[in-house]
Amino acid sequence: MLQEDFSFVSHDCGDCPIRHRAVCARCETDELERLEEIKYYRSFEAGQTVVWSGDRMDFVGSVVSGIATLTQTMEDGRTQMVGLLLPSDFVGRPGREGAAYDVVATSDLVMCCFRKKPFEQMMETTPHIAQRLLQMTLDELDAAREWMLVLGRKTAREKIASLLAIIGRRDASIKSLSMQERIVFDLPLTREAMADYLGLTLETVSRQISALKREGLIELQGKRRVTVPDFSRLLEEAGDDSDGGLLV
Amino acid sequence: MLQEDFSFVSHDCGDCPIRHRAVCARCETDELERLEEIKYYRSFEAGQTVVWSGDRMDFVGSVVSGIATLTQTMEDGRTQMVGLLLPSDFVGRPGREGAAYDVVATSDLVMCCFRKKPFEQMMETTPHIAQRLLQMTLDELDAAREWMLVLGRKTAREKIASLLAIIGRRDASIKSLSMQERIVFDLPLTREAMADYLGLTLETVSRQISALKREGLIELQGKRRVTVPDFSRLLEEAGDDSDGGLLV
DNA sequence: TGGGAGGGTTGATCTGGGTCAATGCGCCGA
DNA sequence: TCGGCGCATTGACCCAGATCAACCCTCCCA
Repeated sequence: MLQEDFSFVSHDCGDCPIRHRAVCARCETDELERLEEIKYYRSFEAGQTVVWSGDRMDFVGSVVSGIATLTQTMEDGRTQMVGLLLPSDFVGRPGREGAAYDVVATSDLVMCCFRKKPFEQMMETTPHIAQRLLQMTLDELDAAREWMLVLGRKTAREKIASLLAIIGRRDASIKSLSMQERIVFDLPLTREAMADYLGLTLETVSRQISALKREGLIELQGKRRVTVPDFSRLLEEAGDDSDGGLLV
Repeated sequence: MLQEDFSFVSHDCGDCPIRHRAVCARCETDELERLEEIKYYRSFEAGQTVVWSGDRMDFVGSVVSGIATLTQTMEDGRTQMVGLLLPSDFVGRPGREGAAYDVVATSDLVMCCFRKKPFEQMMETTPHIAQRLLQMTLDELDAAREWMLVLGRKTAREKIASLLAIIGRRDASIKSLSMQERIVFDLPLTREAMADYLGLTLETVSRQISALKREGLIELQGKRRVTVPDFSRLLEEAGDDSDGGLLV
């Protein structure tokens, strides 16, 4: 039970299938027990807003199940997604008052939260928590900057391929997938959400997905289930030299 | 002397004209002395590369004077700037082996560096350093995400206005400038570098700057010196509701 | 059992910004 | 004093992706 609830805290720093571990608490120590005291769960329905940008946010936590998005909106309604939260991802800004972005549940969502004040106090007394959070934040910064390249310089086709690659990689048991393997996964986002992520319109997203399908780079079962017969070919389309940016 | 060399470490956490302080070492304590032992300076000429992406980077540090840029490059040569380093900004990734981006001196540059290993050791023994770095990294993450909105959703005109606003705000004694004030500053970037930052071509940058000038939103003395007669009007053009994103 | 809402696709047309190319303007070194 | 080089501007043209609009599918509920 502990293990599952604290998926983001309960793993040692070694090799771990869960990408974001907020705190390496060296499982089973009394730190975990202290966390137990200040934790609680929150559930959201698809479409519900977790916090609005600027709102006071008095917790930190992690996604247990479901998907949430971080978005920014201009007053005229243009929106840009700036992050995607998948299970085990951390949310929250220790030391900050308000939320910086709208956090919206894209599917039904369960979060495991910790009250911020006591969590911050724990940070003071347990130095490796701050160090762990620093590592995680550096990961997110890398992902955000990787995304800046996507947004600023890639074509629509490359953007779509990049997004599929990221979701596919992350979904399909991240580690050690051989690049030529056949990969199947579900898109956790509507075409519109994908467009908001990629700085495109939903029509362009739809057209480009159709094009990739027509050319055999991907196959579709229904609207959401995607099969990638040759992952390395997809990476080429993404213009990705690196092994692909992690996405927050 | 200490004060100046350690501009990024030597200020208390209170109100401070220097935006990025890596460490609040509560001036004059022995922590500063320990930093003194592991510090050294490096100078670079305009155009020189500080580190290449992927290279081993065995130091952290801060910019003393001059400007540097963080850029990512695709194999076909397309480049995207992902950060701008101005005096007092921190560079480096404690706990990471390699550099994640190319760091290039845009002007003559002096950096105050600390050897990474001992710096990391200090982090372990001095908890508030990690906490300070976490705050800084959160700032950079905010800036990066703000920039994602600029790259993904703003028009060329808005992008230029956003960049001018950010540089102007930061240059012209950041704090408490009344928004209607007349502001003068120098662009630290060529048109091409601006284009790389904004995800545009240099021709578009040039045209949009000319347009803003034609319409009286800005005045130019030479190519680089910019006068903004009414800052709030510039912010409007930037489509900026917020008080404007900080730029890393 | 039917209609309507939410998501998705596709077509026709328009346009912002990219591309290519010529020209201008200091500044520096011979 | 004259190139020449690096940076910037401007013009002409083009195209990727936005916009506007029609239509499809499927699930749900009256």
